[in-house]
Amino acid sequence: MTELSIGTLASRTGVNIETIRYYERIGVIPPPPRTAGGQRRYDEAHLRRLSFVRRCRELGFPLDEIRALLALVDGGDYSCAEIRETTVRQLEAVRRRIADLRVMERTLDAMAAACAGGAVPDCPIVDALFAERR
Amino acid sequence: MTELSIGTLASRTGVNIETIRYYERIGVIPPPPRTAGGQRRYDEAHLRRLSFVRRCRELGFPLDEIRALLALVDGGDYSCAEIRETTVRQLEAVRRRIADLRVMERTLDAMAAACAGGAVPDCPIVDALFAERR
DNA sequence: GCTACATGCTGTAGCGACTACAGGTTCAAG
DNA sequence: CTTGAACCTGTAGTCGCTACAGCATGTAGC
Repeated sequence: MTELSIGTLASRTGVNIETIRYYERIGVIPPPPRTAGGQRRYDEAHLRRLSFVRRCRELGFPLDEIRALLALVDGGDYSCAEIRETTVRQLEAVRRRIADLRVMERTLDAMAAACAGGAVPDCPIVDALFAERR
Repeated sequence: MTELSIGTLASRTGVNIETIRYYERIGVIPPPPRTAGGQRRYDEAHLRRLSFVRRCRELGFPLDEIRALLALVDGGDYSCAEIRETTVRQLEAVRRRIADLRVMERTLDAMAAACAGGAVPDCPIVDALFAERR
């Protein structure tokens, strides 16, 4: 019987109010019942579901993957293997992004190291950026 | 006298045609001269500038940082220290993103490891995602 | 010179995942 | 009953592109 306003739900889940309405609009969370005046009222099930979405987002899952996960769970007949498959795919995506960023990191680090940072207008960083493609 | 069409510039720099026009529209590269019929014709200076932009993008610089870098270089009175400052800021941003992704990676890895991946509908990943916030 | 057709043009809309209003309504406390 | 915080809808903006639609132009072969 704990009825939550959208503001309370937002502070309990750490999800922005605007984002909650956005999730409802795109079908990630179901539309909750309304008061006579038209304001949204949530219950514990909504709270759990939104927390699930938030945790998935923190892990970098795109919203359509999250929708797919929720559909599996909602269906009730999901298998552990299906869930694991999505998770592993996401893990691989994260690792690819890390690898890309590490290349950037190394290059930037080398450029910064090459640069004395003096007041002279002759900068090795600019030279490197303007250099011919290898 | 080497006049390049937008298509040639695109293949020489690895930047998509649409993206080149977009860069022109938002002021990252200057509008080139046109043929009598209105088609864009580029020269070596455009090629160098666009390559510069591309390399910066590969290093993750946002376009407004790139615009700022170009403005410094265009001005001609830039100091190495200014360029270095932008580079170091970008390096820090990249490192923050890597750190965030590593947290995701560890969590996803632990979840995948906890999951046997069987056909049973009782999945530790789902449990973890639905668990109460710590 | 003429014909194909590849390439170019503008303008607009879409992506993902929100965020930020404007301009109005409702709820809850005192 | 009043006040003002919280809520409502709808739209537009963010970033960095990408993808059309519906034309116009450039160029190579004949």
